[in-house]
Amino acid sequence: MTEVKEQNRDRVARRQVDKFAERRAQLAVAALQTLAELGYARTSLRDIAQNSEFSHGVLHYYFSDKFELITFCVRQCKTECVTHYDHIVATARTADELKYGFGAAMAGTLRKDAPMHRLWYDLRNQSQFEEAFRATAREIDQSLEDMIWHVVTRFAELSQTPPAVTPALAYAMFDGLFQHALIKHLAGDPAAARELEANVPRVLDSLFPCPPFQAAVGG
Amino acid sequence: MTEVKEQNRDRVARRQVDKFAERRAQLAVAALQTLAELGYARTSLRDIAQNSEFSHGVLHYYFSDKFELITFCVRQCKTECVTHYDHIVATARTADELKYGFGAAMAGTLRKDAPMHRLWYDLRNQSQFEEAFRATAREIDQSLEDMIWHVVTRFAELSQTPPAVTPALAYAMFDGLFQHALIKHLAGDPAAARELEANVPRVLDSLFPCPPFQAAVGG
DNA sequence: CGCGACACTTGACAGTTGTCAAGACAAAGT
DNA sequence: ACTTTGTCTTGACAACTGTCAAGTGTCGCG
Repeated sequence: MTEVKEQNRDRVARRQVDKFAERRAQLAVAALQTLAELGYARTSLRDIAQNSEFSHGVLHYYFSDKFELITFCVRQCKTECVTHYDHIVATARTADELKYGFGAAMAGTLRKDAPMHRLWYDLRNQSQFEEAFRATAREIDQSLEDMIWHVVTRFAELSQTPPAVTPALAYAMFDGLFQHALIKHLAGDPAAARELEANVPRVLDSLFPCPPFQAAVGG
Repeated sequence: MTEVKEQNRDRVARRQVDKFAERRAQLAVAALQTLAELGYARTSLRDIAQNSEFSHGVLHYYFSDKFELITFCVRQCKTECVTHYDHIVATARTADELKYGFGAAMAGTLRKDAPMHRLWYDLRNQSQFEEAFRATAREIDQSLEDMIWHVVTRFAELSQTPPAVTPALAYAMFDGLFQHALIKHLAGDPAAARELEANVPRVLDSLFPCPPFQAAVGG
């Protein structure tokens, strides 16, 4: 009998954990939306609560801190983001297909998720001043670098050429490219995404030794 | 007699204008120092005043707004910054000299002015959310792009090769490179500046068609 | 000397912020 | 039916913010 009771208690506990995690995720969505719109510096907990269907007190029921709330929801949003190019990497059968697919995917997320990317840059910047964000920002930055390097190494396989750069340099290039495209896009430049799509393949090529040089050495 | 009086008044007025501008610059230095240390989101006008030798009320005597104060001092700081590579551009006699001098200068300012650059990225980001900063940030960004393009075109002259990229793309590349070096540098990585110095020449080269390819076409 | 302009300080204002304690309410368990 | 537990609201707190009005001292000019 006590066993049944304990099983019940477990089931209840699990259900509660699920509901707890669910509500956290729900509040994180509201937080993400508010932060992406207003930016870190202008977003208060009351703003976030107002974008949800709850009152401002509930945030301290589900999160210990303003910092925990923000890091939680930015991490949640970026773990989705880093899988964005997995499909094209997995399905591309030629180097060209990967190259142009990569550019198209990047332009796509620029168009679709611009405010979210803007928030990510805001938070990475904030982490340069606020110790509480540093670990999370560093972690996400690393996973983004891995994501880019994943694309680059797959491209190297398909084109049978080893990359001429480090993972860090490759990430710095694409990140710079994307950030400037984002700024232009948000400034209302309708050509920003198109230009990004055109530039990504060029930059990707530039990370490898030039083909004629290869040929000269190889021959 | 009235003429003398008016001349006097002019002299006095001019002296006052000078002193006014001087004090503004002085307060801007204090503001810059505070902002570079704490970041925009955590800096209040009282913090800034505390870093000067005046009380907090004086800021509204010399600046109409918090925004005017911040835009004023960031602009002041960046007009200095954009002249940073003028010397190497003017004195370099060969493409290699410019290339490596550019890398050394970039690594130099990374080491010397890291908190100031961090502030600039903070403010450019803030301008994505705060309309009041947008114009100034856009203006400075443009002048930085011009500065990079100045280096690139001079390099093109010296190496007698036309660049294969647009000014915007060149800026995006170097800005990405520098920003990531800055993050690493501020995270305490002692190799960050050295790596930046090594990468700048490579990236600069990558903005031009490959020499062997050139030769193949030319011959 | 006295007057007025200037430079600066002080103190207060209204609003906002993160945080948290006290309580309301409903559902579940006993 | 009573208690417990989890969930959420309300209202308050102290601290902090940008802003500004009133006041103080100082200096140069007539």
